[in-house]
Amino acid sequence: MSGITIGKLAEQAAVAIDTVRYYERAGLLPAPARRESGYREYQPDTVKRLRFIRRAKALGFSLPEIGELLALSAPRADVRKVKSAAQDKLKLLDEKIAELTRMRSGLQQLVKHCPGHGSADDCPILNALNENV
Amino acid sequence: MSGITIGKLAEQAAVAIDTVRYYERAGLLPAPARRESGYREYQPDTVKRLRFIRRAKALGFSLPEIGELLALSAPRADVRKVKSAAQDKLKLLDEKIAELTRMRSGLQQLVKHCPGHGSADDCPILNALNENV
DNA sequence: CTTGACTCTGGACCTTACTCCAGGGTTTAG
DNA sequence: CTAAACCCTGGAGTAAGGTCCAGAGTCAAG
Repeated sequence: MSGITIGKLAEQAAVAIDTVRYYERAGLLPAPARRESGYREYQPDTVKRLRFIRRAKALGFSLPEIGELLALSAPRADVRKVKSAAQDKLKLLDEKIAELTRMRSGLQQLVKHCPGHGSADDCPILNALNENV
Repeated sequence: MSGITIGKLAEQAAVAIDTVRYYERAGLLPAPARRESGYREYQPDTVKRLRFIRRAKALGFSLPEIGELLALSAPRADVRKVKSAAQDKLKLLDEKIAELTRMRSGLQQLVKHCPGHGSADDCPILNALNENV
């Protein structure tokens, strides 16, 4: 049973075909098996990997950073390094979450206290969003 | 009492001078007062605004999106629009936080269960990080 | 009152992350 | 068996977000 073509892969992961080839060049996707014709042949779980990349990007990770995150899942990685790298990434994630949470509570205050009418001068957004830097 | 120069501003906000001018062109910073010489003169609270931009960028917001976030704090904004825009952004923030939290728990599992030695095949990272898409 | 550090504008240039050909084979539905 | 739909490579082009530079004026410490 052979894998899926690049077209199917791209469609299922909701990215462009060119993007898949670009990620391969960038080292985010391993070079897949090829048919005799030269067509790339992917295993279905590559879809997950692509989706992960997509989500990580939306969260502000650069492609090299995503590469590091993905490297943590490499079966042959040095286990000690994996663990410490994972702890580093964990810290980074915590910081991002804390940052977003701070922004969120600022906005929450606004939505809560903003009457939805009257003078905008009463809106505590500037304080909520900016003061707690 | 006059404001600070672009150099001081950039230094305090830890961004490049050119970046400050770029943000002005991009509409993220209001055009500041000018001395007779043409030198830009900033109020100290602009530092906060710049830092906010920096942090928002790190969280995956584009400059236009950041512009929208900042617009929420404009004193003359339409209050009703402000409120509904804020609610939209709140939702977006919630989604980002949820996403990061999911990634975080995946990593957490790895760090918790990874022995830190032995075969990496035992590491549940791939599952933790990828399966729950 | 000079000299070294700053700032101005306008425009060219750079990196990241794609995106889009051209020219040429491959697959597959009918 | 053929036409529409795919896929290949290599390379050029694009958008976002800066970054750098030239040529010229301004500021401030000594």
